[in-house]
Amino acid sequence: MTHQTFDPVELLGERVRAAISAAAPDAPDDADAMISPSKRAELGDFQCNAAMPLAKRLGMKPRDLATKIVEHIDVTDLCEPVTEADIAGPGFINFRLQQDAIGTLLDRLDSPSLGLPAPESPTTVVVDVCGVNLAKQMHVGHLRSSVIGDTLARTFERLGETVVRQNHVGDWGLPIAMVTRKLQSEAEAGRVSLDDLTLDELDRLYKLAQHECRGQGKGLELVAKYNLGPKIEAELRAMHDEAMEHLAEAKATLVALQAQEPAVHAIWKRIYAVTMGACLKTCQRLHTRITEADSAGESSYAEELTTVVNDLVARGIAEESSGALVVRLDSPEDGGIAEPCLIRKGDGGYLYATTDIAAIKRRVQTIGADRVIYTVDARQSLHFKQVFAAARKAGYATKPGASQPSVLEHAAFGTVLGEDGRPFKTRSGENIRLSDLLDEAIDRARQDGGQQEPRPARR
RNA sequence: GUCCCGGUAGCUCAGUUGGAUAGAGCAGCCGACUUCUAAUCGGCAGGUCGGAGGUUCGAGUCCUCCCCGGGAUGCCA
Repeated sequence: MTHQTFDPVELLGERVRAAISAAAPDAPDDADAMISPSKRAELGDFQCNAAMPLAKRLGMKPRDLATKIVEHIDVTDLCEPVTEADIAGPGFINFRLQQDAIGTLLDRLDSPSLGLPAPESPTTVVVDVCGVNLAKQMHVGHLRSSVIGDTLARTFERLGETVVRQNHVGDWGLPIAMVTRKLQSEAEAGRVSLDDLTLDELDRLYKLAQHECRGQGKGLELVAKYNLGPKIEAELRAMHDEAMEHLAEAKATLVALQAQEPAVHAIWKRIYAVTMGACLKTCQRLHTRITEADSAGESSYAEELTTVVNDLVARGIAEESSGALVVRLDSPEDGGIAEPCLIRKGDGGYLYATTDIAAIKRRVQTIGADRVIYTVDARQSLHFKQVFAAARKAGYATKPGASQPSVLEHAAFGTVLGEDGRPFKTRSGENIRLSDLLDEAIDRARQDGGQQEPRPARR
């Protein structure tokens, strides 16, 4: 016995495996004992289903094998004596525990670890949780990512593994540059105070910036197609030109941000602080163990992207396709995924797949993850399939010196729907703020609880 | 078009690597209890496991095809 177990399934399994190798020397050493709680309580406490599949493999009659197993089994310290009468049907073997055996097993449970043995060598598990975006309120999607992810993390912690939470904060790229630019101009105009900036204010500026940079290309196409006249065209053209100006400014801001230009970078840092302050507070309200130490934003990978992409190109893993750079994954050994993974746009910009590949590299090769789990909405499952396959193809998913890649998995959860069966939003189509949702939940619970008088004590 | 995830009792869902009679909660019905507006306690009833083939001693579980619902699908994240 490798450790003191309290689990009758495990104990009986050991005995049955011993009996199997004595009864049938041809049987594989790793034969599954197939012990489970009895389906029919009147026949016993536990049952063994191993005789049937094993007999098939060995070319024996299942009942004969069951008889031989029973002849060789030794469970005198655990169970009532097992005889041929305990073989039922095609070859089920029934066990009934002794009364005092149960007491002994329960005593073993009464330890600080509650019966869970610590792993001989703990593995490192990275759990991707939360995933907030700068300048945006958290919404119901973050609820699941945070709560489910943190629960997975706690489970592995309880099992004795080394757990590293990673909050992949969306803090980089053109959308963030747009708000940064917007906030900068609003602050310079004295319309917004950087000192008492709130997330609500940021959320508003984010949407405004998005709106300002949205071009009218589609509208102009329609004008041309349906010949709507020069007046409308001129109006749209003016709007479009203005949007393109805003977009150009945002792109310039992105460049400034990447160059860590002090003025712009200070604005960005302010956005970061305000958003993460609110986010971590919400994580705390949810009783998760997600902290600032777990934040590993997209910005932290910015420097590594070019290195990664160059490496992929140099080793022929990435190739050019219609001006963009892709990793092909359609061959069976790469995963047989028809859609190639896009890692660089035609304009030279990187995509979220690029960042995610760099993140896998860091998580596996620097943090030392044996397993990386992504708690993210199910709609992104193709994205993760691609990114995992690309990282494996590049060797980024393998720890230095390891022969096998680490386990990469997407713990997908579904979209939160409202009563109408559509994604949970307000009537006007806005996301519901997670902090409001929590306020209301607490409020309602308080009301329901407060209205009722305490029940008479029963326990 | 292709791919992914679902389809199990009226509703919401469990169902171990294929194993004995497919389960639970709620709703329903019968009864008990009785100050407390979903969630007191018994009991009963409730099923072509989406459909059709196939593999197997044995299929809700594995394979093939089809139907229905949702999602994704090269330059957003």
